[in-house]
Amino acid sequence: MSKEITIYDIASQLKLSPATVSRALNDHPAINEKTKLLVNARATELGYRSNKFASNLRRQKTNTIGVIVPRLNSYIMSTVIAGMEKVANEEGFNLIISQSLESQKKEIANAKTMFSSRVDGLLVSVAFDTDSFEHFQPFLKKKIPLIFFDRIFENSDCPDIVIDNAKAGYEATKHLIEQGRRNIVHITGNLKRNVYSDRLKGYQQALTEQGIPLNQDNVWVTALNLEAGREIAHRIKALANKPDALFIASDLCAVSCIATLKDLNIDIPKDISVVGFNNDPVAQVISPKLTTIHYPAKEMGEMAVKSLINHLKGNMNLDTTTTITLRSELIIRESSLFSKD
Amino acid sequence: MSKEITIYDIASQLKLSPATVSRALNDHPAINEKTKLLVNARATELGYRSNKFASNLRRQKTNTIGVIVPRLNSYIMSTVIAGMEKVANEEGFNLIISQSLESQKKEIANAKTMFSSRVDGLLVSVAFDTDSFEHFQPFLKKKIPLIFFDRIFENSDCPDIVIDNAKAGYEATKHLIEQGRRNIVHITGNLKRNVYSDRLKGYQQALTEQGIPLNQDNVWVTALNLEAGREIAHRIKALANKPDALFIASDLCAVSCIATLKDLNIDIPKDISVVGFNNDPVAQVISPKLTTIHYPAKEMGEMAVKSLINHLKGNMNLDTTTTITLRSELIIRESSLFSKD
DNA sequence: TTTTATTATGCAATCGGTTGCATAAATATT
DNA sequence: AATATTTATGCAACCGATTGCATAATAAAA
Repeated sequence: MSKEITIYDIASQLKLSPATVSRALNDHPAINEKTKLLVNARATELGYRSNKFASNLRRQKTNTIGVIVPRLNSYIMSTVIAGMEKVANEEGFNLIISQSLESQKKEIANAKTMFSSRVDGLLVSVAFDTDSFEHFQPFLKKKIPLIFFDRIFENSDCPDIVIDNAKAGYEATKHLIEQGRRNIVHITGNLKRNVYSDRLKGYQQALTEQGIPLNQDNVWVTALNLEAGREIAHRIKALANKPDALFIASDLCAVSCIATLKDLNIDIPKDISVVGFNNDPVAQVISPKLTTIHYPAKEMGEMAVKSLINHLKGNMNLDTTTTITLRSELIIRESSLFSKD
Repeated sequence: MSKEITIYDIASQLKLSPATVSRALNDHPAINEKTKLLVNARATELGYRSNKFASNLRRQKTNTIGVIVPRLNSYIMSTVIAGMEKVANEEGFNLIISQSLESQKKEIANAKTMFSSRVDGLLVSVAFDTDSFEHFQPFLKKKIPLIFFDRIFENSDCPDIVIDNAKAGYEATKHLIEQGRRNIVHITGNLKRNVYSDRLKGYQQALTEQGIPLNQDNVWVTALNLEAGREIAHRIKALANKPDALFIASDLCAVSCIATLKDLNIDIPKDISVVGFNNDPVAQVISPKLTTIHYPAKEMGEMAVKSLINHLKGNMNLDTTTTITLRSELIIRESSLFSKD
C-alpha cells in the first residue's frame, strides 16, 4: 500500500524545507526557478498528490461550489448542470449539487448543508414556493458569493443569470398573433417566479400591442408537467369557446398536451396552434414538431460557474448587482403554423 | 463578521477540554450524557459548525463519493443522479460528479481528479469506448471501493448494479414475436458495453426459441441519439425487404425514428412495430405511445450510493464480488400492438 | 476502609500544507 | 572594502478536529 507522499518527504529528499517545497509547488515568485523544477520533478516522480484538506484547512477555502436546483432530472436543469460541471472541472473546482424538489423546506435544509460544507460560493435556482430569503442571509453575512440563475430571487441584490423571459414570451405570443390567432391561452407555472411572471408580461405586452384585449381567464397556472398537459387538453376539449392557440411555458407539458389533444380529435396546428418553451429534444420528435423558445441551458451553466469563479478571484465586484442576460430564440416548427387554405 | 466558532471556544466556555467537546459532538460512548447535552446545547447556541477539513485531514476520510457518468443530461442518467443525491444527502455524504462525454480519455482524466480529490468511494458508468481498466487500478490499490452501475466493466471483480439486460431484451423481442412479427431489427449501441451486448443476447435468445433464424444484418449498431433515429428511418425507407418490427435500445432514438418514419409514410405500428428502452417520459407523449422497458433509474442511483456507503461502513465485504440486479419491466403501449383486422 | 472495576475527562501529538517574519546568500552601490 | 539592496530559503506557528494513552472521579466489591 504505497504510503501517501507529503511535502515533507519531498523536502527531506531534496534537503529543503517544507515551506520551500510548498512555495515551489505553488509557483511562488520568491522561489528560484531551478528549485521549482527540481521540486516539481521529484513530486511527479514520487506520485505526490496535494492534500486538499490540509490546504483548505489552512487557507480557509474549499474550492467547492454549491448548487441548489429544483430538480436534477429535467432536460433544462441537467443541461445547465452539465455546463456547470464542465467549467468547474476545467477550473479545478468541485460542485456539490442538491435538489430542493420544489419545496422551500428542502431548499432551506440544502442551504444549511451548503453552509456547513463551507462552499466558496453558491448557485441557486429557487423552488416554486420559495418566498423567504432568510436561508440565504448567512452566505451574505459571510461574504460568500451567491448567484441566482434561471429562477431568481427578485430584489435580492445578488447577481442573476437569466434569459429575457419577457422578450421570449413576447416573441412567442407575437408569432402566434402573426399566424392569425387571437384567442391565445397562456399556460404557465407559479407566478411568484420570475421565469413565469416575466413570460406572462411578454405575452400580455404582445396582445396589448396588437389591440387584443387581455383576458384573465386565458392565463392558466399549472404544474407544467406531463399530467398537467393531459388535464389542460381535457379542459380545452370541454370548453365551449375554445382557444385557437396555446403558449405553454414548458415543452414537456406542451408535448403531453398536444398528444392528448390529438387523442381528443383536436387538430394541431389547424384547430389550435401551440408554442412551447425550452427547446427540449422532445420538441423535434413529436408530430407536429413543436415551435418553441430555445433556452441556452448549457451556456447558462457555464456562465454561472464562470462568473462565480470570477467573483471569487476578485476579478469582479460582487457588490455591484449584475444581471447577465443570455440570448434565447424563437424556433418555429410546425405546431404553430396556420395557413388558411 | 461573526468569527467562526470552534470546539475550543465551546471547550473554554464550558471549562472542558477540546477532546471532550469533540467526543460529545460525535456522541462518543465514553462521554456522560449530561455533558453531551451541555455541549450540544452550547454548540447550537453559538452557531458552531464543524470544520470538515480539519476533520477530514485528521481522519483521512472525505465523506465524499465520486461519480463518473457518460453524460449528465440524459433522462436516465439525470434520474440516476437524482436518486444518488437523495441518499447521499440523507447519509451526510457529498457527491462529486463528472461526465466522460463518452470518451475514455476524459474518463481517465476524471478518474485522476477523483483520485486526487481523495473520494472515499467511486461510482462509475463507463463510456462507450472504454476498454482499459488501468485508470481504476489506483483505487483498488488504495482499497477505495469502486462500484459500477448500468454500464459496467466486465470481469473487473468490482461490485455491479445493473438490470437484467438480457431478460429485458428477451421480453421485448418475445413480445414482438407474439404480435406476429418475424423480421425484427435490433438497433443498439456499442457492443463492448454490457447493456447493449446483453440486450442483444436476449433478443437472439427469443428469436432462437421461436425458431426464427438469426440474421446478422438485422443488428444495427448506432449512436442511439436523435440523429441516429432519423438515419435509421431513412435506411428502412430505402430497404426493399423492410423489417416488420424494431427493438431500439433507447427511447429517445426510437421516438425520433418513429417520427421520421411517419414523415416517410410508414405506419407505426401497422407497418412496423416498435419497442424502445428506458421508459423515458417522452415515450408517453408521442403517437403512437411507445412500448418500452421501464428502467429503474432512481432506484439504481439510490442503491448504488447505499451499497457504497455500506461498504465504507464495513457492513459489507468489498472483496466479495456482488452483482445487484434491479427489476425492469416491459410496458406495453400502442407502438408495438399489431392486430390483423 | 481499602482495593478493584468502571466511567468520564484531559493531555498532547497528529493530520499536511501555508505564511509572516527572520535571516542567509548573492549582487549591486558607494 | 564596506554598506545597501535584492533574492532565496528556513523557522515555527497555525488551521481545527481526532484519538491513544494516562489519569482523575466515582461506584462496586472485598
